[in-house]
Amino acid sequence: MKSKQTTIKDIAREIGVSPSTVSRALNDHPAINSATKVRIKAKAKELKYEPNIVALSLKNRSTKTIGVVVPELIHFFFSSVISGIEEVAYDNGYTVMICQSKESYDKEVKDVMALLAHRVDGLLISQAKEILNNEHYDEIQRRGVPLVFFDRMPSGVKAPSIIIDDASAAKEATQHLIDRGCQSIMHLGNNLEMPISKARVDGYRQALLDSGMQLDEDMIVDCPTSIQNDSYAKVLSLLEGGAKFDGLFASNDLLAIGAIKALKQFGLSIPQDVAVVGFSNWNFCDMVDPPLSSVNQPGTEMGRQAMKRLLRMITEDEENANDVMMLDTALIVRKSSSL
Amino acid sequence: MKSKQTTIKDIAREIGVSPSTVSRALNDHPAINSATKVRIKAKAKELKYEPNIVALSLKNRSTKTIGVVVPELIHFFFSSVISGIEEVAYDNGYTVMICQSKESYDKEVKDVMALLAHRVDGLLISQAKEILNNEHYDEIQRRGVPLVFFDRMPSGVKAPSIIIDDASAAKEATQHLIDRGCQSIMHLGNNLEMPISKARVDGYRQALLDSGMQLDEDMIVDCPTSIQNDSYAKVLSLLEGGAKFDGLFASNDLLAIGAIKALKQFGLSIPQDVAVVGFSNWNFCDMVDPPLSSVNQPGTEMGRQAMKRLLRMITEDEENANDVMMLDTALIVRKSSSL
DNA sequence: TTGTATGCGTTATCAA
DNA sequence: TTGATAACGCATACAA
Repeated sequence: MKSKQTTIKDIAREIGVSPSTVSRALNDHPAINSATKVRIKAKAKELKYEPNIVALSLKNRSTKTIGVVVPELIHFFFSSVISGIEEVAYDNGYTVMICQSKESYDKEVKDVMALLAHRVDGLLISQAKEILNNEHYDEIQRRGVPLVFFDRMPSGVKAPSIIIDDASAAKEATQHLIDRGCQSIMHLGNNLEMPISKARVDGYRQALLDSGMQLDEDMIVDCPTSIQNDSYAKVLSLLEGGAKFDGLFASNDLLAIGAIKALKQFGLSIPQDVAVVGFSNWNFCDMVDPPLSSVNQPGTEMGRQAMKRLLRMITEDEENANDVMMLDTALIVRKSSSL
Repeated sequence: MKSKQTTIKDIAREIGVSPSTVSRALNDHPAINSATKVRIKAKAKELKYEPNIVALSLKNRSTKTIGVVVPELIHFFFSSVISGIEEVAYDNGYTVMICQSKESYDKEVKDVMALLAHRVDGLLISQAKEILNNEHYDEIQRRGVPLVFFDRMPSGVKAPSIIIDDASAAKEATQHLIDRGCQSIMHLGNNLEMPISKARVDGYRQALLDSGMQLDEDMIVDCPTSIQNDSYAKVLSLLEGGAKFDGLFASNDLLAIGAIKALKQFGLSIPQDVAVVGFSNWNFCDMVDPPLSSVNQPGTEMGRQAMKRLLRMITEDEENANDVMMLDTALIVRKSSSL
C-alpha cells in the first residue's frame, strides 16, 4: 500500500548515482556537479518525490510538529486561537497537532502523553476546567520539551503564558455598567474554581469598590456548566424570588444569553430595565436580540503570540522562564447595554 | 534538549541486557524470561519510558496518524465533525492531524501535500469552496493513501464519501414553508458553483414543482461569501426594489440571520410576514430572535462514519470504491417559521 | 565531485 | 532465552 511513495533510493537507482548524491542534489549541497544536480531534480519532480518527514524527524530528532491542547474546539475563541497558531507555525515550517481535552483532566493528561510520544517539538496548552494536579506539566518539562500556556494557565508551573488581563477586562465591563447608571449589578460566574473566573470576579468587585458601591455576595452567582440553560434557570428563579438588579455582567456570552432569555420571559426589557454585558465576543453576539455587549478576547493574536513564544524557546534553547504576556481586550458595546 | 527522552537503549544499559531483549519484554514477546521481563518493565516505568512513535512509524511504514482537511475550524459544523473523527480515531489508536484550507484551493493542495509528506495513513477531506481541479486527489490515490470525503465531495474522484442528502433536506425545508402556507418562497444560496449548493437549489425547485407552484428564477439569489452582511445587503435591496415573498429558505444559517435583520429593518415581522428556515442548525439558532428553524446536519455522526470508513480502507486494504453514505438530516422547527 | 559507512529508535530475523 | 544484525529513509562525516 504505502510502497508507492518515492524514496531517495528510487531516484538514485533510476539515475545511476548513490543515494547520498541524490540527497545532496535535493538539498542544494555546495559540493555537487550542477549537471547531475539538474538531472536529479528533474527526476525527483518526475517521480513526484517528497521527502519522508518521518525519516527526517528520526534523523534530526525534531518532528517540526507542535502539539496543541485546547478544552473544546467548538468554542469560537479556541478555534480563533488555533488559526493564529497555525498561521505562525506554517510560516516557520511547523505543522500542528490538535487535541481537545473536553475539559477533562484525564483526557488532558492522555493528550499530553500522546503528543509527547509523537515527539512534538513543543507544546501549547490551555488548561481544562477539571484540575487535579500539575504532574503532566512537570513531565513535559522533565523531558526538556518547550511548553507555553495560553488563556488558561495553571499556578505553580514555571512556563511562559499568553493571557488576557481577566481582572481588568471584567472591571472595565462592570465599570461600563456603572457608568451607564446601573445601581445594582449581578455577576454570573462560570465555574468559580477556575483562576480566570476568579480573576473576573475580582475585577467585578474592584469596579464596585472603586465606585463606592455596595458589594452583595448574593449577587455573585456561579453557573458551573457554562451552558445558557444553566444561567436561564438560575436567573429566572432569582427573579421569581424577588431579586432586583438593573445590570448584569456574565463571565461568558452563553451565560449572558441564557440570562437575557430569563429576563425577557420575566417581562423585563433590555437594556432599559437591565443592561447586560457578556465575555468573549462570540461570533453570535451581534446576531442575538438585542445584540450583546461583550469583552472581545483577541483569540487569533493570542495564538500567534503563543506560537511565537514557543518558537523562541525551541530555537533559542533557552532556560525555562515564566514570563506572562497580557493581551489587550476591548469592550464591544452593543444594544444590550446602551440605548 | 531532546536528549532527556528515555530510549530502549537506556533501559538496556541500566539493566545490562541487549536492546532487543528490552524490546521483547516491553512488547510481551513470548520468548522471554519472565523474571527479566519484570525487571525491565519496572525500570521502564522508573525511567518513564515511552516508545518513540517516530521510530516506530519509520519501521512500520505506518504513522497511525490520519490527516483531516476542513474548510474552516470555526464553523460549528466542522468542529462537530472533527469531534466525531477524533472519537473513533482515538478508540482505534490513531491520532489526527487537522488542517484548514480556509476555502482556498491552493491552501488545500498545500495541506494535502504536507499531510502526505507526514506519511499519514489516510486522509479525510471536505473540499474548499474554491475548486480548480482534482490533481491533488489523484496524487493521493496514486500513492496508495486511503481517502474519504465528507460533506463536500468533488465530482469525478473515485473515493467513498459520507454526506447528507442536500437535495432532500432542502426539499423538506421548502416543503415545510409551503405547508405553512407560504405562496412565494425565496432561496438564498451560498456559492451556487458548489455541488452541495446546487443540490440544495434542486431540492428547493423540486418542492415547488411538486406543489405545482410557480418557479421564478429571480427568487434564487446567490450570496457567495456566506457572511450575514452579504444576505443582509442583498435582501434589503430586493425589498427596497419591491420584491414580495412570504417565505425564505437560506442554504446556511448565517445567510438566514442576515436576511432576518434586513426583513426586520424593513418593518416585516417573522414569521407572520415572512417565514424563515436556515441550514446547518448552528449552535446559535436558538439564541437569535426569533429562534431560527434550521436543517440539522449530524456533524459528529458524519465524523464518526467517515473515520470508520477510512479505517476499513486502511485495515482491509481494499480497492478504491466510491460508495456514498447519506446521513439523515432533521428539520428543526423553531419560531422563525411557526407561530 | 562522488560513494561508503554510520546512526537516529525500534523490531524482525537469525544465530548462539 | 538472549544477543547481534539489518532495515525503515535520510543526511552527513569521512574516504576516495
